Amino acid sequence: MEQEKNYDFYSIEKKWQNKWYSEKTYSIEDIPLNNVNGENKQKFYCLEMFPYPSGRIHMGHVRNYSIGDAIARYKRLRGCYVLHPIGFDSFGLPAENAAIKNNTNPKEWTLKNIETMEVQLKKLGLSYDWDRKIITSDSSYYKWEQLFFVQMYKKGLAYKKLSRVNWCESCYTTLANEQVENGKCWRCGNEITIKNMDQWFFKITDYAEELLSELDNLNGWPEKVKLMQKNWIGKSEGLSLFFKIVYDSDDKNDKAEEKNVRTATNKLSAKEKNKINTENHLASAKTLESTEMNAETMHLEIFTTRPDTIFGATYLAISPLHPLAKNLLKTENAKIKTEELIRKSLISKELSEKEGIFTGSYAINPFNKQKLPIYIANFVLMDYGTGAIMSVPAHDERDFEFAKKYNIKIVQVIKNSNKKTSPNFNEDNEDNEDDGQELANPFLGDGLLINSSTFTGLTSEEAKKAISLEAEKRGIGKRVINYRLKDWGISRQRYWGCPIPIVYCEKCGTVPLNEKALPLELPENVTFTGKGESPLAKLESFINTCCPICGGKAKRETDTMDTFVESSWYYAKYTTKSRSSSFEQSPFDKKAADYWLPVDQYVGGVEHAVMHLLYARFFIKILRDLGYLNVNEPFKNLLTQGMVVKDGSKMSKSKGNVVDPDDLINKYGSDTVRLFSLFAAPPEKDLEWNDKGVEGSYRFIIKIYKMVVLYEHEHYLTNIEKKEQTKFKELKELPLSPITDKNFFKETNIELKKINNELNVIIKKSETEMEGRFHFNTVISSCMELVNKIYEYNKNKNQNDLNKSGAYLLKHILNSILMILYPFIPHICSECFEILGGDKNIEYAGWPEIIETGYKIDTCNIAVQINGKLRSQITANIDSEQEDILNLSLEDEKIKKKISDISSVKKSIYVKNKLINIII
RNA sequence: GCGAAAGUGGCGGAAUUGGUAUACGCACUGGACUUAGAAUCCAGCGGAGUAAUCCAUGGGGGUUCAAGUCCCCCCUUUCGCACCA
Repeated sequence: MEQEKNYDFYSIEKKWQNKWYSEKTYSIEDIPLNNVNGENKQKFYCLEMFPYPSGRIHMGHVRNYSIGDAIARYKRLRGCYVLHPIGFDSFGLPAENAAIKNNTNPKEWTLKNIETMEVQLKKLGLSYDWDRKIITSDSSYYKWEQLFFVQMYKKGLAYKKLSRVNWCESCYTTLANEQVENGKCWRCGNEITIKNMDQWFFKITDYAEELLSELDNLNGWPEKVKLMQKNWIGKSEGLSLFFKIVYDSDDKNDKAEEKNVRTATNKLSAKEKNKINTENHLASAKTLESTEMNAETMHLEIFTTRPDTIFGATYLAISPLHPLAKNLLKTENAKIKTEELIRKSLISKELSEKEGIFTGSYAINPFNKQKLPIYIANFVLMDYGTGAIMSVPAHDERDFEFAKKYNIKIVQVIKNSNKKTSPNFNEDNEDNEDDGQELANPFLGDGLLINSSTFTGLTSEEAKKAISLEAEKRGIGKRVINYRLKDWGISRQRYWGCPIPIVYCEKCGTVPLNEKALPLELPENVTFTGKGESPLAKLESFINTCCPICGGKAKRETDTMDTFVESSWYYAKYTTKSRSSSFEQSPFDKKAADYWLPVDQYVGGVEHAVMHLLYARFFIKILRDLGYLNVNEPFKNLLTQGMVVKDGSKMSKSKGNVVDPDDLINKYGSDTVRLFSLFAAPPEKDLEWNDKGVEGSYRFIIKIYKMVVLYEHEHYLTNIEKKEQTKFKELKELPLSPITDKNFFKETNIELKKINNELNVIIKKSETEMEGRFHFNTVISSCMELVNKIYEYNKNKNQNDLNKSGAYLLKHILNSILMILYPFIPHICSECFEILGGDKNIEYAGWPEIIETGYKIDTCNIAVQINGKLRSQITANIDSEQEDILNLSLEDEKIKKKISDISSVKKSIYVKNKLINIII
């Protein structure tokens, strides 16, 4: 008998999975028919980051999807209408690399992997609506992406430009800035080099301000991720300022010059100028040829966030790639050195030491008319601000370091207004304010202006404003906002990605495909060499085409899109069932998208904190502005889970510490694997994998199963009298809804009532955990405690405890534990729920309700401290007054030893029902 | 260098609001069952001490009747950014 009742996870899990998938338990309609059935369910969109189909699922997936599934299942128990979809992010390099290595077809390789992983995911028993599956490499998906591209192109949100881009020599493709980590490729770790290439960009910078300011509204996001995005966007406010360049024998009238600048600034916005600068240098940087002299070349535009330090500027520094570099260089020697700096900065962005060259030219500080030397300096970035800076060594670390190295004057113009609050303040400087003696360290903080003409005496803050206004008034500067964020470079010189729907016509130039002509299918008859350019670039049948406008000869764009584009909008696609896609005019039903979005809970790894999560936020704004939906942010709440590690480091083949989920599922069943991955650590922390720990989770599941079977065994299978059997049959038919009649529990065993009281605490605690803190490990451990107590009870109980109300209460407790644990271990809980006579699937049973049995604990344990140290514990009536507790404490043996005389008690502090601290 | 988070038994971790630190699990030790092992069950398990007690939440100060929790300084680790003017 006992043998037959062993926990057969294989059959149990198979049974329930078959039921779920054949009955489509988790498939839902796009928009619920609210109120039709008298229901008015709240919607809940639960989403985990979809996987790249690399071949097999790994522990990271198991953890990610166990977390998401726990939330989705919990929300269903609470009566929500839950959208919980899954798909595959199936464009990407591994497919292509596999093609090169094993001579396979990327599409076949990918589809085979998807098939395998789908089986694996189903084996985990995840509650997905598989009817909504997305495969991004399918043209039914990417055709919409091409449509977005065309529409973005028409609005100027997608554009092509020649630019310095990050190139990975191992992946043979370019990378976006976000995809470069410490100068290395985010995928393969190869050193990045810089190339000049024609590239497609998405104008994410147009949305910089919105992307930044909306972060404040994302209350459900971890602060850490918001901060990372904020830093990445890198907003800074400052002044762009023109310095007149003094070429040979240059002595023009200043007033006339300012007029000249004013016309120049009016003609071009700072942004446009920026663009010109960037493009110019690319065309000419290598040759160092001078450009023609005009208002543009007569002035140097710099950007500073510290206009208040203008009087302390002692030199200007420009990037080696600055378009004016060649105009400014006076000697052959300087030109040669500059060529060297250019060469270096084109190879890598890494910088070992600050290097610079004096150009031989000077510029005039518009505020004090001082002649400042212009340097070419390798630490000045061409692609930030204007590529030129005013250097104030007294108040900037980098300028200071450079000035020291090249013996340039250092002039202090800010002094500390409050010595104590600024740690940077250098005592020695105080007396030397006026004699220009050099500082030992730059003073970086805000303070009071000195040596600054009419601005002397102002605070930094006042001076920033006053000096900026003055510059604007004189037409020599403009207050500007700069962002660190660059436009998103989406061109990839690879095959396995979404083709960019653009052709280049000899007559009409760059032309987007007609929207009706989409999709532009990725050709399949390609050969992979793994060398040089993309296979598409060599495929004549693909390249040669006709112009959509004039019908003449044209060539196709051969770059494909960054695969982060697909993952930027998939969550929106899920909102509409794919069955309607055959006749759809739009990627998704606007009503459905507006109903479901934003995603209520998004779960995924922190590694996507800037890349994917920023792109997705950008893209939903694009979709909004293209009229596809009416939502501002894609993800309302975000949970970033930690990595799964083993022996202290990330699982990897090279370290040989990989654990295959399949092996574990075969050995213990998926409930065990899921339980351990939720129990071993709170979700946001790294999870240390421990094979022995898994066995502990397995034991716990067996314990639950046995407990339920034992209950059944006692009530139906033992040789109790027939009369008794009928009695318990009645019991089986008792409603699940709680019995409110407290008289019913009059005869109930007190231990059971105690357990019920504890259950009630756990129900409440679980609710708060499941609603946002997500520390599943504590919910599970509470249940373990309760299960242990039930075992304890079972061990000690006697025959009389098996009365009707006791049996009912025990059943209620068991059912409640099953419901609380169901989101984590759905198979075994479904099975046990059925064994206990649940007439519906547990997913429709709702959340456990609290039963008051009329039993209230009337005593409590009070900790007794003397001078803050725990000395004893006493049992007292609940809600006792301080005086009673004090007296009771003084009667305690241990306390008596310490306090013989009540008069020595100075005072006592009492925390009701918890603790008393006696001060002597 | 800048920014952020974290540091609790042999290990993963609990203590959500300042109120009995070490819940729960793993490992370990002893015992029962067994020819033996596995499994299971029972008992123990922060350190020192026979005990009374004392010491323990990275280290040092502080606030408080009371600090893992709050404040200041320092150390270590992890993550992010790295010349962004």
